Amino acid sequence: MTRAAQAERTRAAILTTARRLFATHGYDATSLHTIADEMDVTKANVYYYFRTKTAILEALLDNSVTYFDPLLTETAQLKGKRARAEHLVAGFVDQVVANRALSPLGQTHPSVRRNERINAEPARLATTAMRLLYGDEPTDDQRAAWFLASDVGPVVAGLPHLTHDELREVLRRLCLRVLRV
Amino acid sequence: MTRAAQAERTRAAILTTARRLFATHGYDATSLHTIADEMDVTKANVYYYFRTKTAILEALLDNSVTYFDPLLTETAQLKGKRARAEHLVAGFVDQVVANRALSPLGQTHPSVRRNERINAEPARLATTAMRLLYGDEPTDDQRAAWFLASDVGPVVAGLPHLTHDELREVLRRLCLRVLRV
DNA sequence: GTCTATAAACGGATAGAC
DNA sequence: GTCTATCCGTTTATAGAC
Repeated sequence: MTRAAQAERTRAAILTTARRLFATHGYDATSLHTIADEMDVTKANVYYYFRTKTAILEALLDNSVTYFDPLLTETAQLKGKRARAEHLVAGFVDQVVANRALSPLGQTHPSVRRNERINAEPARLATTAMRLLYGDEPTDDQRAAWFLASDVGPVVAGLPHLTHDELREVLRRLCLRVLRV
Repeated sequence: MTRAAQAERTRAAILTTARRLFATHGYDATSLHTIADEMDVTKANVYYYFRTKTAILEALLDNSVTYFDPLLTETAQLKGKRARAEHLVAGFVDQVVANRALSPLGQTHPSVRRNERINAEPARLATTAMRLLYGDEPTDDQRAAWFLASDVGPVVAGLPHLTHDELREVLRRLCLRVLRV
């Protein structure tokens, strides 16, 4: 394996491992030592790829943004609130299920919320999504519905026995019911 | 003031302050030094009342259990799933709104979930509540609805501009809609 | 009941060898 | 690209004076 390929491998492994541990134990309760140990490298090696712990979190959120941006663009091209809700929910749920064992790192997480810079992009995406579903001036009930539906982590955690397909269907029905106020 | 009264005062202040800071910054990101500073005492004094940081978290969760236990008992005496859902939601939402600035410390929180002993009681309450609403064998959709509705923290955080009364009404409507599957 | 002082361990981060 | 060794601030927790 070339050195460049090895580098890409390690970098990706750090992100995967970090994401899993952040989701399980929380960002603050996960030390770089733990991340490194889990993938059988040293802490110093992790620092070779990410200058700070925060940088790892930022990289993870960038991945989310990269996924949701095109989804929102597609959704905007559909006509009718019903069709938009269905497309948006389907895309959202697919990503949640795909990262099931990892669980999503939502805007809710204190580690995300307290960093202005990290928080900016996800907040922008949330605003855009609400516009698509509810127009320029969502009611408080609509905004509440959005905040609830975008945080399905506890639901995923509560239903570990479902297959991926079952979970996907449950989440789709649930989110659509919540969002169509 | 007697010494006993002073003790009760300080103990209560620790819990109030800790709860606020845990909710804002997360359990792990809140140090005992910060808690102590916020209430103008020393860290050592906090340790006089609670042997460990975990003990503070346990005490906070005990408070929640103490609140929800009678609520579930009342609910069980009502006939009809609709009436039960309304009573349960009303009581739940009242507690959420009353602790609004503090925000609820749900089972979701990693700090709670990772401690088997801490986690046991809230999990029991959840099971009881689901039985009351959905009978002995809830469907996956029903269980999913419960998990989502019991974690309204993000909704509270997202609607800071509402008055208490407004927030209460929004949450009641939202939870009822989610739970009545 | 509250304080000062300190122990002991941990966490993020860097220097420099290989 | 990965490692060993180390620095330094912070954190949990305790000992002992008042």
